[in-house]
Order: sequence, then C-alpha cells, then structure tokens
Amino acid sequence: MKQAQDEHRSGCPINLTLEMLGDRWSLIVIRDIMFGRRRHFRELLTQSEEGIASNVLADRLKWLVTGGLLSRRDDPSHRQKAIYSLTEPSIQLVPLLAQMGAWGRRHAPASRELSIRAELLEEGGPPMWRDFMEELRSLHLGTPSPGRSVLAELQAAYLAVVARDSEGD
Amino acid sequence: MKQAQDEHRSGCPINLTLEMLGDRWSLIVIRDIMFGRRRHFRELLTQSEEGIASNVLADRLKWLVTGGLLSRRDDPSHRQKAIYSLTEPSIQLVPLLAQMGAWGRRHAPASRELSIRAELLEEGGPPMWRDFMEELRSLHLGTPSPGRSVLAELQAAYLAVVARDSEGD
DNA sequence: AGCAACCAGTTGCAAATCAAGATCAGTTTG
DNA sequence: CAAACTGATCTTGATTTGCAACTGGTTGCT
Repeated sequence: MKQAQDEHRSGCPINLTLEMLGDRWSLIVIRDIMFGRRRHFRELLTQSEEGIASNVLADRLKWLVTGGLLSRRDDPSHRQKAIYSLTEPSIQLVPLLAQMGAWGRRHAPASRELSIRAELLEEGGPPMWRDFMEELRSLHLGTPSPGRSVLAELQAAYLAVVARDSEGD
Repeated sequence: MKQAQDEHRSGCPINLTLEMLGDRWSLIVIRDIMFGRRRHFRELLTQSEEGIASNVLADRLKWLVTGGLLSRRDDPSHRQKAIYSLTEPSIQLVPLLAQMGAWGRRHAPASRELSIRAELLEEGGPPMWRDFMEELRSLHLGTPSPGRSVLAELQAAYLAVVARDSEGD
C-alpha cells in the first residue's frame, strides 16, 4: 500500500496533499462516498463508474482510514458489513474537488450528464460549498441536519439533464 | 508512460482531471515551473525539493506536453536546451493548486517556511489568483506584463519567514 | 585546438505497485 | 439447508518507480 505515511519527500503543503491523495483512485473513492452516497464496500465496488478492482479498493480504504480521511465502523444491521464515513479533513476537500471538477469540465472531454454537478458547484461558489460541507457533517459526523440539501440539488440537476437528453432521441 | 491519453475510464470531470494529473509527480513539475520559475530540464531535476529521478522527469515532461499542459521550445541561447512553458490550461490550475496548498497546510505536517506561500495565496483568494494568472500569462505566453507581481510577493514573504526563523536561533 | 563542464535526456535493472479475476470464509435470507 | 451477499485476500502478470551509469552533443576556457 503506497509508501509509509510518516516519511515525506518534503514539507511543501502541495507535495503533502499529493502524497496523501495523488494517485488514480483515492479521490475517486472519496468522490463516490461524498457525491454518490456510497457507504459500503460493495456499493463502492459495483456502482463505480470507473470500475475499481476489489483489491485496489480494499487497499485504498485502509490507506484512507489510516490517514484519517475516512472512518470505519461496523454496521449494526449486518455483522460483516462496515460503514465508511467522511471525516472533517475529507469534508474539507469539497473546495478542492469543486476546483477539480471545474478544471476537468473546461479542459477535458467530460460528458454533459456528469458535468452538470461540477457546473452547479462552480456557479454556487464558496457559499454553496459551505452549505454542502454542513450537509456532509450531518450525514457523516452526526451533527444537526441543515435546511438546505445541496446533494438533492445536484441530483435533481443531474436527473433533469438525463431526462432532457433522452427526450430528444 | 501511464495509459493512453485518449482512453478514459469515465466522462466524469473529476476523474478526467485525475487521469491527467493524478500521480505523484505531474503536479510537482507544474508547481516548480509555476512557483519556482524553473524552465529547463536541469533546473527541474537538480533544484527539486523532492528529488525527482531523471527518467521520471523526462516521462512527465513528455506526458504533460502531449496533454497540452506544457509547451516545449528550443532555447536560442543554447542549441541543446529546451524551454518549458505553461499553457493556458495549466495556468488555470492556479485555483486548484491554491486549494491543495490550503488543505495540506491544515491537514498535513507542512513546514512553516514552505507553508507561507500557501497561506498568502489562500488569504488573497480569487482576486489574487487572477492577478497571479495574469502574471503567469505574461511570463509564459508573452502577454503584456501586469503591474502586480504575485510571484515577488510570495518570494518576499518566504524570505521574511526564513530570516525570522534563523534570527531566533 | 583541446578539454572540462554542462545539457537533455536514455538505458538497464531490481524492487515496488497495480490490475484482473478467481477465490474465501463468515452472514443473512428464503 | 442452500443460495446469495459481505468484505476482503490470493495469484499472476503487467506497469511504474528509483537509482545509477551512460550517451551524444554543446559551450566556455585556455
């Protein structure tokens, strides 16, 4: 599993972020938990748009839990199930993921359906990011639930685009 | 060298950004060109804080040029030298790198000297990012030079921290 | 002209990491 | 009790990494 988490190439904050998250899968897993509401191993494995392999997923989950970006607890409804939750550090990745989405939408061949969330999040800006983080805290850390559901807004916009596209065919 | 650039795991903008930049070195190279004013192979190789290997550097430069994030031209002063420049897409990574720096500064063991730039860039926010991007366009794309030099501000702040720290010993 | 230093990479190799698919043992459901 | 589900692990082969030596050429100095 990657390198040791207590040895670092340098103390540069950008480098350290890269050492933690700079691979092809870690942020995909966080994205799916954050935006896709996945909480279990199977959900992450089978509902993944990109098709992650089970051993890689197992590695990444361990790595992220060790690094404090996810927490893992038993599911009371099923003795073997585990529930993965975001932590405060990973919730604070919202602005970073928003910027990544914004950049990818502009400079990479992103599909329209999958871009609408990034577009909304970019337009909403920091105020929307704050509301989204508040919502994630309530979902993952158990804080009181806020009035606004950014997740619902994103999902509604996504469904609207899918509906509009299929109606034209 | 990584995978083919025209096959994608999915059309998700976050995924596409990750496919382009999600490895341990690509963004380090861009960071050094952007903030460290390095323009030649040797400068990137020997002045790297993290110690990149020459073959990995050669790979990444090719990869980034192919992907349109860097451009490469001959140095008129030395027949064998090449000059690497940022392009508009990589200049638009400024907000992303600013967010990465901000996150790493908060949630990773970043050193004080190397964090001061991230701190300044975070405080300056989008207006400062815009000025910085304008400066980078002038340095790398040859547009008219703007009045403000964010690079100079960052460097001054860095030197001030280094001076303050060594004076206390 | 001769020579050392510099330049942008390339090559070879061992070790680590990654990806795909089959498999596993315990758990729940019908 | 059997089938399906759960979070993984194992095996195997391909890819990537880090390291060091090396290449073919350029430049500056004497």
